[in-house]
Amino acid sequence: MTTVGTPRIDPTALPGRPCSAAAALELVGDRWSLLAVREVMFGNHRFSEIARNTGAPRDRLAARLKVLVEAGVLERREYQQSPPRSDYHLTPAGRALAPVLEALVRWGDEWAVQSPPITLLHHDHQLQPNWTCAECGEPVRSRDVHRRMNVPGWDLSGPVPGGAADQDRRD
Amino acid sequence: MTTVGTPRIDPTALPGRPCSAAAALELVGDRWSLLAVREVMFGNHRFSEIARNTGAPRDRLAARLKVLVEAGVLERREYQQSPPRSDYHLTPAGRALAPVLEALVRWGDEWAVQSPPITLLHHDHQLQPNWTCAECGEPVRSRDVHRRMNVPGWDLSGPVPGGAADQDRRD
DNA sequence: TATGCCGGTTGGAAAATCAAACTCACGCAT
DNA sequence: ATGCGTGAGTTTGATTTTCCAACCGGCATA
Repeated sequence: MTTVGTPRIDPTALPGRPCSAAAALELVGDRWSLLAVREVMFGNHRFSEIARNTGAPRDRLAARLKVLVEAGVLERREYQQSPPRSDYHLTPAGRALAPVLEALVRWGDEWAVQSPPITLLHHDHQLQPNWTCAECGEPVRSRDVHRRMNVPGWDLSGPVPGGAADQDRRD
Repeated sequence: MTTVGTPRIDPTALPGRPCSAAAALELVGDRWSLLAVREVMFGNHRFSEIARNTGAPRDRLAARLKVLVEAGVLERREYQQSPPRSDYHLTPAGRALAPVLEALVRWGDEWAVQSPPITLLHHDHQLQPNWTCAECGEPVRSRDVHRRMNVPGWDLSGPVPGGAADQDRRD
Protein backbone atom coordinates (compact mmCIF):
# COMPACT_ATOMS: atom_id res chain seq x y z
CA MET A 1 0.00 0.00 0.00
CA THR A 2 1.39 3.35 -1.01
CA THR A 3 0.68 6.24 1.27
CA VAL A 4 -0.45 9.13 -0.84
CA GLY A 5 0.66 12.51 0.47
CA THR A 6 -1.78 15.35 0.23
CA PRO A 7 -1.70 16.74 -3.29
CA ARG A 8 -0.45 20.30 -3.38
CA ILE A 9 -2.01 23.26 -5.08
CA ASP A 10 0.03 25.84 -6.94
CA PRO A 11 -1.30 29.06 -5.44
CA THR A 12 -0.11 31.12 -8.40
CA ALA A 13 -2.51 29.11 -10.56
CA LEU A 14 -5.45 30.35 -8.51
CA PRO A 15 -7.39 33.45 -9.46
CA GLY A 16 -6.21 36.49 -7.54
CA ARG A 17 -3.49 36.73 -4.97
CA PRO A 18 -1.42 33.63 -4.35
CA CYS A 19 -2.26 32.81 -0.75
CA SER A 20 -2.57 29.70 1.36
CA ALA A 21 -5.98 30.79 2.54
CA ALA A 22 -7.21 30.73 -1.05
CA ALA A 23 -5.58 27.33 -1.56
CA ALA A 24 -7.15 26.01 1.62
CA LEU A 25 -10.56 27.32 0.60
CA GLU A 26 -10.15 25.63 -2.75
CA LEU A 27 -10.15 22.31 -0.86
CA VAL A 28 -12.48 22.89 2.07
CA GLY A 29 -14.13 26.21 1.27
CA ASP A 30 -17.41 25.09 -0.15
CA ARG A 31 -20.70 25.02 1.64
CA TRP A 32 -20.53 21.54 3.16
CA SER A 33 -16.93 20.37 3.52
CA LEU A 34 -16.08 21.93 6.85
CA LEU A 35 -19.38 20.80 8.30
CA ALA A 36 -18.65 17.27 7.15
CA VAL A 37 -15.24 17.45 8.81
CA ARG A 38 -16.91 18.77 11.94
CA GLU A 39 -19.20 15.74 12.06
CA VAL A 40 -16.33 13.32 11.67
CA MET A 41 -14.54 15.15 14.49
CA PHE A 42 -17.66 14.70 16.59
CA GLY A 43 -17.44 10.97 16.01
CA ASN A 44 -20.03 10.65 13.28
CA HIS A 45 -18.29 8.63 10.64
CA ARG A 46 -21.06 7.30 8.47
CA PHE A 47 -22.52 8.77 5.35
CA SER A 48 -26.07 8.93 6.68
CA GLU A 49 -25.00 10.51 9.94
CA ILE A 50 -22.99 13.16 8.16
CA ALA A 51 -25.83 13.83 5.74
CA ARG A 52 -28.39 14.14 8.52
CA ASN A 53 -26.24 16.26 10.82
CA THR A 54 -24.98 18.69 8.20
CA GLY A 55 -28.18 18.93 6.19
CA ALA A 56 -26.23 18.50 2.97
CA PRO A 57 -27.99 16.90 0.00
CA ARG A 58 -26.77 13.36 -0.41
CA ASP A 59 -25.37 13.84 -3.88
CA ARG A 60 -23.42 16.95 -2.88
CA LEU A 61 -22.13 15.21 0.17
CA ALA A 62 -21.00 12.20 -1.84
CA ALA A 63 -19.18 14.51 -4.24
CA ARG A 64 -17.50 16.51 -1.48
CA LEU A 65 -16.45 13.45 0.47
CA LYS A 66 -14.79 12.17 -2.68
CA VAL A 67 -12.87 15.43 -3.01
CA LEU A 68 -11.90 15.44 0.64
CA VAL A 69 -10.60 11.89 0.38
CA GLU A 70 -8.58 12.78 -2.72
CA ALA A 71 -7.30 15.86 -0.95
CA GLY A 72 -6.08 13.71 1.91
CA VAL A 73 -8.38 15.28 4.49
CA LEU A 74 -10.50 12.21 5.07
CA GLU A 75 -9.86 8.52 4.75
CA ARG A 76 -12.51 6.16 3.51
CA ARG A 77 -12.65 2.82 5.24
CA GLU A 78 -14.67 -0.23 4.30
CA TYR A 79 -16.10 -1.43 7.53
CA GLN A 80 -17.83 -4.38 5.91
CA GLN A 81 -17.65 -6.02 2.55
CA SER A 82 -21.05 -7.34 1.79
CA PRO A 83 -22.86 -5.26 1.13
CA PRO A 84 -19.92 -2.88 0.74
CA ARG A 85 -20.14 -0.17 3.37
CA SER A 86 -17.65 2.59 4.00
CA ASP A 87 -17.22 5.24 6.60
CA TYR A 88 -14.95 8.22 6.93
CA HIS A 89 -12.13 9.06 9.29
CA LEU A 90 -9.83 12.01 9.75
CA THR A 91 -6.32 11.95 8.42
CA PRO A 92 -3.61 14.10 10.03
CA ALA A 93 -4.54 16.84 7.56
CA GLY A 94 -8.15 16.51 8.64
CA ARG A 95 -7.29 16.67 12.32
CA ALA A 96 -5.23 19.76 11.56
CA LEU A 97 -8.44 21.52 10.57
CA ALA A 98 -9.47 21.63 14.22
CA PRO A 99 -8.07 25.13 14.79
CA VAL A 100 -9.91 26.40 11.72
CA LEU A 101 -13.19 25.03 12.96
CA GLU A 102 -12.51 26.24 16.44
CA ALA A 103 -11.75 29.76 15.24
CA LEU A 104 -14.92 29.66 13.19
CA VAL A 105 -16.99 28.48 16.13
CA ARG A 106 -15.57 31.18 18.34
CA TRP A 107 -16.26 33.86 15.77
CA GLY A 108 -19.75 32.53 15.26
CA ASP A 109 -20.38 32.38 19.00
CA GLU A 110 -19.45 36.01 19.35
CA TRP A 111 -20.78 37.55 16.15
CA ALA A 112 -23.25 35.29 14.42
CA VAL A 113 -25.52 33.73 17.04
CA GLN A 114 -27.22 34.87 20.23
CA SER A 115 -26.00 32.08 22.42
CA PRO A 116 -23.52 29.29 21.71
CA PRO A 117 -25.25 26.06 20.68
CA ILE A 118 -22.08 24.14 21.51
CA THR A 119 -19.68 24.67 24.39
CA LEU A 120 -16.05 23.70 24.10
CA LEU A 121 -14.60 22.19 27.24
CA HIS A 122 -10.93 21.85 28.07
CA HIS A 123 -10.46 19.11 30.66
CA ASP A 124 -13.47 20.01 32.79
CA HIS A 125 -13.61 23.77 32.42
CA GLN A 126 -14.64 25.99 29.56
CA LEU A 127 -12.01 26.40 26.89
CA GLN A 128 -10.75 29.97 26.56
CA PRO A 129 -8.19 29.80 23.83
CA ASN A 130 -5.39 32.29 23.72
CA TRP A 131 -3.04 32.91 20.85
CA THR A 132 0.53 33.28 21.91
CA CYS A 133 3.68 33.39 19.82
CA ALA A 134 5.83 30.35 20.49
CA GLU A 135 8.88 32.33 19.44
CA CYS A 136 8.63 35.13 21.98
CA GLY A 137 5.88 33.92 24.29
CA GLU A 138 3.79 37.05 23.97
CA PRO A 139 0.07 37.00 23.29
CA VAL A 140 -0.57 37.73 19.64
CA ARG A 141 -2.17 41.11 19.07
CA SER A 142 -3.13 41.81 15.51
CA ARG A 143 -1.28 45.10 15.41
CA ASP A 144 1.95 43.21 16.07
CA VAL A 145 1.38 40.91 13.12
CA HIS A 146 2.77 41.84 9.72
CA ARG A 147 2.86 40.03 6.46
CA ARG A 148 5.42 39.52 3.75
CA MET A 149 4.65 38.21 0.28
CA ASN A 150 7.13 35.71 -1.03
CA VAL A 151 5.81 35.55 -4.59
CA PRO A 152 7.62 37.59 -7.23
CA GLY A 153 5.28 40.03 -8.92
CA TRP A 154 3.10 40.51 -5.86
CA ASP A 155 3.16 42.63 -2.79
CA LEU A 156 0.56 43.26 -0.12
CA SER A 157 -1.24 45.79 -2.28
CA GLY A 158 -1.53 43.49 -5.26
CA PRO A 159 0.28 42.57 -8.46
CA VAL A 160 3.31 44.77 -9.01
CA PRO A 161 3.15 46.58 -12.36
CA GLY A 162 5.79 45.05 -14.59
CA GLY A 163 6.38 42.26 -12.07
CA ALA A 164 6.43 38.56 -12.82
CA ALA A 165 2.73 38.06 -12.15
CA ASP A 166 2.03 40.75 -14.68
CA GLN A 167 4.16 39.42 -17.49
CA ASP A 168 1.37 38.11 -19.66
CA ARG A 169 0.02 41.61 -19.83
CA ARG A 170 3.19 43.45 -20.88
CA ASP A 171 3.89 44.14 -24.55
CA MET B 1 -26.61 57.89 13.99
CA THR B 2 -27.70 54.55 15.31
CA THR B 3 -25.04 51.91 15.58
CA VAL B 4 -26.42 48.72 14.15
CA GLY B 5 -25.26 45.64 15.99
CA THR B 6 -24.49 42.58 13.97
CA PRO B 7 -27.73 40.77 13.14
CA ARG B 8 -27.88 37.35 14.71
CA ILE B 9 -28.72 34.07 13.12
CA ASP B 10 -30.86 31.47 14.80
CA PRO B 11 -28.75 28.34 14.42
CA THR B 12 -31.72 26.07 14.90
CA ALA B 13 -33.18 27.53 11.70
CA LEU B 14 -30.19 26.31 9.71
CA PRO B 15 -30.19 22.92 8.03
CA GLY B 16 -28.46 20.28 10.09
CA ARG B 17 -26.88 20.62 13.48
CA PRO B 18 -27.27 23.97 15.23
CA CYS B 19 -23.67 25.16 15.43
CA SER B 20 -21.87 28.47 15.40
CA ALA B 21 -19.56 27.23 12.68
CA ALA B 22 -22.55 26.72 10.41
CA ALA B 23 -23.87 30.16 11.35
CA ALA B 24 -20.48 31.72 10.67
CA LEU B 25 -20.24 29.98 7.34
CA GLU B 26 -23.68 31.26 6.47
CA LEU B 27 -22.22 34.76 6.63
CA VAL B 28 -18.65 34.36 5.41
CA GLY B 29 -18.57 30.85 4.03
CA ASP B 30 -18.96 31.47 0.36
CA ARG B 31 -16.21 31.43 -2.20
CA TRP B 32 -15.14 35.08 -2.01
CA SER B 33 -16.09 36.62 1.34
CA LEU B 34 -13.07 35.60 3.36
CA LEU B 35 -10.76 36.59 0.55
CA ALA B 36 -12.40 40.01 0.42
CA VAL B 37 -11.91 40.35 4.17
CA ARG B 38 -8.29 39.30 3.73
CA GLU B 39 -7.75 42.08 1.22
CA VAL B 40 -9.26 44.69 3.49
CA MET B 41 -7.00 43.41 6.28
CA PHE B 42 -4.07 43.84 3.94
CA GLY B 43 -5.03 47.48 3.47
CA ASN B 44 -6.83 47.21 0.16
CA HIS B 45 -10.06 49.03 0.73
CA ARG B 46 -11.37 49.80 -2.71
CA PHE B 47 -13.70 47.78 -4.85
CA SER B 48 -11.31 47.49 -7.77
CA GLU B 49 -8.40 46.47 -5.60
CA ILE B 50 -10.48 43.79 -3.90
CA ALA B 51 -11.77 42.56 -7.23
CA ARG B 52 -8.30 42.37 -8.73
CA ASN B 53 -6.63 40.77 -5.73
CA THR B 54 -9.28 38.16 -5.04
CA GLY B 55 -10.11 37.35 -8.65
CA ALA B 56 -13.81 37.52 -7.85
CA PRO B 57 -16.23 38.51 -10.62
CA ARG B 58 -17.34 42.07 -10.05
CA ASP B 59 -21.01 41.26 -9.73
CA ARG B 60 -20.39 38.52 -7.18
CA LEU B 61 -18.07 40.78 -5.27
CA ALA B 62 -20.62 43.58 -5.20
CA ALA B 63 -23.24 41.17 -3.91
CA ARG B 64 -21.00 39.71 -1.23
CA LEU B 65 -19.77 43.09 -0.04
CA LYS B 66 -23.38 44.09 0.39
CA VAL B 67 -24.02 41.02 2.52
CA LEU B 68 -20.86 41.57 4.56
CA VAL B 69 -21.87 45.15 5.25
CA GLU B 70 -25.35 44.07 6.32
CA ALA B 71 -23.81 41.38 8.48
CA GLY B 72 -21.69 43.99 10.22
CA VAL B 73 -18.38 42.55 9.05
CA LEU B 74 -17.45 45.46 6.83
CA GLU B 75 -18.29 49.12 6.88
CA ARG B 76 -18.87 51.03 3.71
CA ARG B 77 -17.52 54.57 3.68
CA GLU B 78 -18.07 57.27 1.10
CA TYR B 79 -14.69 58.77 0.58
CA GLN B 80 -15.98 61.29 -1.95
CA GLN B 81 -19.40 62.43 -2.98
CA SER B 82 -19.20 63.30 -6.58
CA PRO B 83 -19.04 61.00 -8.27
CA PRO B 84 -20.04 58.87 -5.30
CA ARG B 85 -17.21 56.57 -4.34
CA SER B 86 -17.10 54.16 -1.42
CA ASP B 87 -14.52 51.93 0.11
CA TYR B 88 -14.66 49.24 2.70
CA HIS B 89 -13.25 48.98 6.20
CA LEU B 90 -13.25 46.33 8.90
CA THR B 91 -15.66 46.55 11.78
CA PRO B 92 -14.80 44.89 15.09
CA ALA B 93 -16.58 41.77 13.80
CA GLY B 94 -14.42 41.92 10.69
CA ARG B 95 -11.23 42.30 12.66
CA ALA B 96 -12.31 39.35 14.77
CA LEU B 97 -12.06 37.18 11.67
CA ALA B 98 -8.27 37.45 11.82
CA PRO B 99 -7.86 34.19 13.76
CA VAL B 100 -10.05 32.38 11.25
CA LEU B 101 -7.95 33.59 8.36
CA GLU B 102 -4.78 32.88 10.21
CA ALA B 103 -5.83 29.33 11.01
CA LEU B 104 -6.76 28.88 7.39
CA VAL B 105 -3.42 30.23 6.20
CA ARG B 106 -1.55 27.96 8.54
CA TRP B 107 -3.50 24.93 7.45
CA GLY B 108 -2.99 25.87 3.82
CA ASP B 109 0.72 26.42 4.38
CA GLU B 110 1.09 22.98 5.81
CA TRP B 111 -1.36 20.91 3.79
CA ALA B 112 -2.41 22.70 0.63
CA VAL B 113 0.65 24.38 -0.92
CA GLN B 114 4.31 23.50 -1.40
CA SER B 115 5.71 26.66 0.09
CA PRO B 116 3.99 29.54 1.86
CA PRO B 117 3.28 32.46 -0.49
CA ILE B 118 2.86 34.74 2.51
CA THR B 119 4.86 34.80 5.71
CA LEU B 120 3.33 36.06 8.93
CA LEU B 121 5.70 38.10 11.06
CA HIS B 122 5.27 38.86 14.73
CA HIS B 123 7.31 41.94 15.62
CA ASP B 124 10.36 41.04 13.53
CA HIS B 125 10.40 37.28 13.78
CA GLN B 126 8.23 34.63 12.22
CA LEU B 127 4.91 34.12 13.94
CA GLN B 128 4.53 30.69 15.48
CA PRO B 129 1.10 30.72 17.00
CA ASN B 130 0.34 28.55 19.93
CA TRP B 131 -3.08 27.84 21.39
CA THR B 132 -3.16 27.87 25.12
CA CYS B 133 -6.12 27.76 27.46
CA ALA B 134 -6.50 31.06 29.31
CA GLU B 135 -8.23 29.23 32.10
CA CYS B 136 -5.50 26.77 33.02
CA GLY B 137 -2.57 28.02 30.98
CA GLU B 138 -1.91 24.70 29.30
CA PRO B 139 -1.37 24.34 25.55
CA VAL B 140 -4.54 23.08 23.91
CA ARG B 141 -4.25 19.53 22.67
CA SER B 142 -7.24 18.29 20.76
CA ARG B 143 -7.61 15.19 22.90
CA ASP B 144 -8.19 17.44 25.90
CA VAL B 145 -11.02 19.28 24.17
CA HIS B 146 -14.57 18.04 24.56
CA ARG B 147 -17.87 19.43 23.41
CA ARG B 148 -21.27 19.80 24.91
CA MET B 149 -24.41 20.59 22.95
CA ASN B 150 -26.69 23.14 24.57
CA VAL B 151 -29.63 22.73 22.22
CA PRO B 152 -32.53 20.55 23.36
CA GLY B 153 -33.13 17.72 20.96
CA TRP B 154 -29.50 17.42 19.91
CA ASP B 155 -26.42 15.73 21.21
CA LEU B 156 -23.03 15.20 19.65
CA SER B 157 -24.25 12.27 17.61
CA GLY B 158 -27.19 14.14 16.11
CA PRO B 159 -30.86 14.81 16.72
CA VAL B 160 -32.15 12.85 19.69
CA PRO B 161 -35.10 10.63 18.75
CA GLY B 162 -38.18 12.10 20.33
CA GLY B 163 -36.28 15.22 21.31
CA ALA B 164 -37.33 18.79 20.61
CA ALA B 165 -35.57 19.00 17.26
CA ASP B 166 -37.49 15.96 16.16
CA GLN B 167 -40.94 17.18 17.08
CA ASP B 168 -42.09 18.04 13.59
CA ARG B 169 -41.58 14.41 12.68
CA ARG B 170 -43.61 12.77 15.44
CA ASP B 171 -47.20 11.87 14.79
C1' DT C 1 -42.73 -11.98 0.52
C1' DA C 2 -42.29 -7.64 2.43
C1' DT C 3 -39.87 -4.09 4.85
C1' DG C 4 -36.10 -1.48 6.22
C1' DC C 5 -31.18 -0.09 6.36
C1' DC C 6 -27.16 1.82 4.14
C1' DG C 7 -24.21 4.19 0.91
C1' DG C 8 -24.67 5.97 -2.48
C1' DT C 9 -26.48 7.43 -7.99
C1' DT C 10 -29.73 9.47 -11.29
C1' DG C 11 -32.79 12.93 -13.47
C1' DG C 12 -34.66 17.24 -14.12
C1' DA C 13 -35.76 21.78 -12.47
C1' DA C 14 -34.13 25.87 -10.11
C1' DA C 15 -30.59 28.84 -8.65
C1' DA C 16 -26.03 30.62 -8.53
C1' DT C 17 -21.94 31.79 -11.12
C1' DC C 18 -19.24 33.55 -14.69
C1' DA C 19 -16.93 36.83 -18.17
C1' DA C 20 -17.63 40.59 -20.71
C1' DA C 21 -19.86 44.58 -21.93
C1' DC C 22 -22.15 48.46 -20.34
C1' DT C 23 -23.53 52.65 -17.31
C1' DC C 24 -22.98 56.93 -15.05
C1' DA C 25 -20.59 60.75 -13.13
C1' DC C 26 -16.83 62.96 -13.07
C1' DG C 27 -11.57 65.05 -14.10
C1' DC C 28 -8.40 66.07 -17.41
C1' DA C 29 -6.06 66.85 -21.84
C1' DT C 30 -6.64 68.07 -26.49
C1' DA D 1 -16.61 70.55 -26.83
C1' DT D 2 -14.74 66.17 -27.71
C1' DG D 3 -12.77 62.41 -26.43
C1' DC D 4 -10.28 59.47 -22.80
C1' DG D 5 -9.49 57.43 -18.42
C1' DT D 6 -11.02 56.17 -13.66
C1' DG D 7 -13.93 53.98 -10.36
C1' DA D 8 -17.83 51.56 -8.61
C1' DG D 9 -20.63 49.14 -9.67
C1' DT D 10 -24.96 46.84 -12.95
C1' DT D 11 -26.66 44.21 -16.90
C1' DT D 12 -26.69 40.44 -20.03
C1' DG D 13 -26.91 35.88 -21.54
C1' DA D 14 -24.61 31.53 -21.37
C1' DT D 15 -22.70 28.05 -18.36
C1' DT D 16 -22.27 25.56 -14.13
C1' DT D 17 -23.68 24.13 -9.78
C1' DT D 18 -27.00 22.96 -6.55
C1' DC D 19 -31.03 20.97 -4.87
C1' DC D 20 -34.71 17.61 -4.16
C1' DA D 21 -36.85 13.44 -4.76
C1' DA D 22 -36.80 9.12 -6.43
C1' DC D 23 -34.30 5.17 -7.30
C1' DC D 24 -30.75 1.16 -6.86
C1' DG D 25 -28.50 -3.07 -4.99
C1' DG D 26 -27.22 -6.07 -1.38
C1' DC D 27 -28.27 -7.75 2.67
C1' DA D 28 -30.83 -8.62 7.34
C1' DT D 29 -35.01 -9.22 9.74
C1' DA D 30 -40.02 -10.45 10.24
